[in-house]
Order: sequence, then structure tokens, then C-alpha cells
Amino acid sequence: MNDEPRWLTAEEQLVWRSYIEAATLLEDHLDRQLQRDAGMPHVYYGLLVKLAESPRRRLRMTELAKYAKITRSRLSHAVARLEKNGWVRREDCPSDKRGQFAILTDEGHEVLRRTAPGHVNAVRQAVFDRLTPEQQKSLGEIMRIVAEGLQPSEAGADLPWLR
Amino acid sequence: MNDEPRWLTAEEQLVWRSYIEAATLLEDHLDRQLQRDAGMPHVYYGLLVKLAESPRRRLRMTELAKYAKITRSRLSHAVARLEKNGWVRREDCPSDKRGQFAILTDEGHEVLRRTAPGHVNAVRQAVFDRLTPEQQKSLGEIMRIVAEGLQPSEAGADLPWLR
DNA sequence: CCCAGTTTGTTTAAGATTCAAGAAATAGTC
DNA sequence: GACTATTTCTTGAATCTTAAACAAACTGGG
Repeated sequence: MNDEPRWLTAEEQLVWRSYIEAATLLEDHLDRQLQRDAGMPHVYYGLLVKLAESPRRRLRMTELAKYAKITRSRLSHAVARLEKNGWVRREDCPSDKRGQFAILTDEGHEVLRRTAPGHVNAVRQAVFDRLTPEQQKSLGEIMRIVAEGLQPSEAGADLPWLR
Repeated sequence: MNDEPRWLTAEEQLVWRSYIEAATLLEDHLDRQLQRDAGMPHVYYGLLVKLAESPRRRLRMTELAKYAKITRSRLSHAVARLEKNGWVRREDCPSDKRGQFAILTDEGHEVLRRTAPGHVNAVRQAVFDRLTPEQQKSLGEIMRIVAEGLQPSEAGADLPWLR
């Protein structure tokens, strides 16, 4: 309950600005790259990758949403679109009648096979090729920390509403 | 050119995954925070900030788009919305009849004044408070490098099409 | 001056995302 | 079993973003 906000220092502002700019440019760059080469935005591509990495190439909608850090609503729309492309299909979950599996089709897998090299290349070119091994390690640690702090589990982790 | 793609190593994959997750969660978090407290998404808020930092609180559309790393088209839509909110107004450029200035209104300035503390707080809580000074510095360096590599100027910086 | 080429900014439509609301199934409790 | 709360997923409307196309104004030769 502090009245005067702790503004960012000049250094912090520069860091924050760099982060925002890089994140914006990078997401934009990868969106364009994938839209051009794979016909879908980065997030959708990520969904196909998650499915490809999963046993039997399938995941429950909620699981997939959790891994991809997006809402179930967004996922619903996304899968609908990917389904229309023939890259994903749905299947009912036998053990839970509410549940749905999203399943990567052969066609979807083929799209990944064809476009993954180009995408890896784009990521390398934009990020890894420009950073020293130490910087890569550091980036990993930093982003892991930030991500952990924002996991939904965080909500109420220390009961802030009781203060 | 090389036929076999250089896949990411296991370590690189972890770094990349962490980056994507953190960036997704963070942007999401800040969008929600600002939508709730300021009635606009993070990008729009950033536009107001840029204007507030500019002399006479105004920028040419193209300048603003460049600073914010977004397309002119996107900016057109955004400013149209902000104008409807009364937070920005447009003015013709006297020296270039094509040109338009986007100008932060008093009302827009007031929104910033009122919501900046909360936003700074959100950024601190999500990022700076969780990182050591060394990590903050490192993050700045890393993101500056990535951003530089993706600036539009980069397009053709080394004449790749001549190879 | 004239004209091709560029720059500036907007517009339209299609696509993507968010938010709130809701239907259906499950889980927990009495 | 019946009841309530929760979980799962979808839907529709509003908002935001993208991509392509365009008009208007500027630029730099000739």
C-alpha cells in the first residue's frame, strides 16, 4: 500500500524498452515467416508442434492450452481453424464426455516436416546466432524466472488479498 | 546453401521454450492489467507513452509507428480508436500535406498520469523484482542485440540477394 | 514542367483474440 | 441419489491485427 510509485530507473527503462522492442519485432518476424511459409501464425504453429511432441500426437484441449499458455477459448477458435485446414482433427475423450482430444493429422504432420527447417533457421538467425553461449544460458534462466512468476498457479500463491 | 537444417540442441530448445512462454504470459498479463485499469491494450498504452515523451506531445504517424515497431496500418486503426476515446487527436502537418500528427490530448495525458503507477508496478512485479541487477543488465544487452538484428534497416543490410 | 517512382496515411475485408455467457459433464457432499 | 460447485469446452459479439489496394502528395530526373 505504498502511495508513491517506484518509477523505473533510467537503466531499467532502457532494459524494458529493449525487451518490448525485441519481443514485438521477433513475434512479428516469426508470424510473417510462418504465415508466408506455412500458412499460419506462430501460435498456431506452436500448437502443431506441441501435438507432434505428444504421445499418439494428441492432447486434451485443456492440456494443450496450458502448454501453449493460451486460453481455452482462444484454443477452441484456433483448433477450429486448423481443423478446417485439415491439420488437426478432434476426437471425443472416452473417459470424460466433456473432453476433446486435438489430434495432429498426417497432413498436419507433413506441414511441420516441410516447414520446420525454415522456421528453425529463422529462429537461429534472429536469436541464437547473435548470442554467445553465456547469453543464451542467461536468457533461458531469466525467461524461466519470469515465466514462473506468471504461471496461473501464481494467482494467490501468497494470499495477497488477505493483507 | 545447406540442405540439412541445424536443429536446436536440447539446451537451445529449453531456452527457446522459456522465452516463448515468458513472452506470451507477460504480454498477456500486461494486456489484462492495462485493459482493466486503463481501458486499452498494452500496445495502445505504449503509443500514448511515446507521445507523452515527445516534444509538444506529438509525432508524425510514421515516426510513431517506427518507434512502436508496428505497421502504419495498425497505427491508423489504433489512433482511430484512441481518437474516439478522446486520448489522441490528429492534426495536419503544415510542411507535408500527406502528413498527420498524432497528438496526446490533455485527457490522454491524464489517463497516463492516473494509470502509470499501476503499470510500472505490474512491470516491476513481473520482471524487475524477480531479477538480479546482473540479470537485468544481461536481459537488456540480449534484447538490444535481438532487436537490432530485426530492425527493418536490417533488410538487405548485407545484400543477401546478391549471393 | 512532366513523369515515373516513392512516401504517407487510410481503407476494406479477412483473420485472430478477448470477454462474457452458457451447455454439458463431472466431483464432492450431505 | 440429489444438490451444488467445478471443470471442460464452445459460442457470439466486440475488438484488434493483417494484408493488399489505394489516393494523395512529394521527389528527382529529364
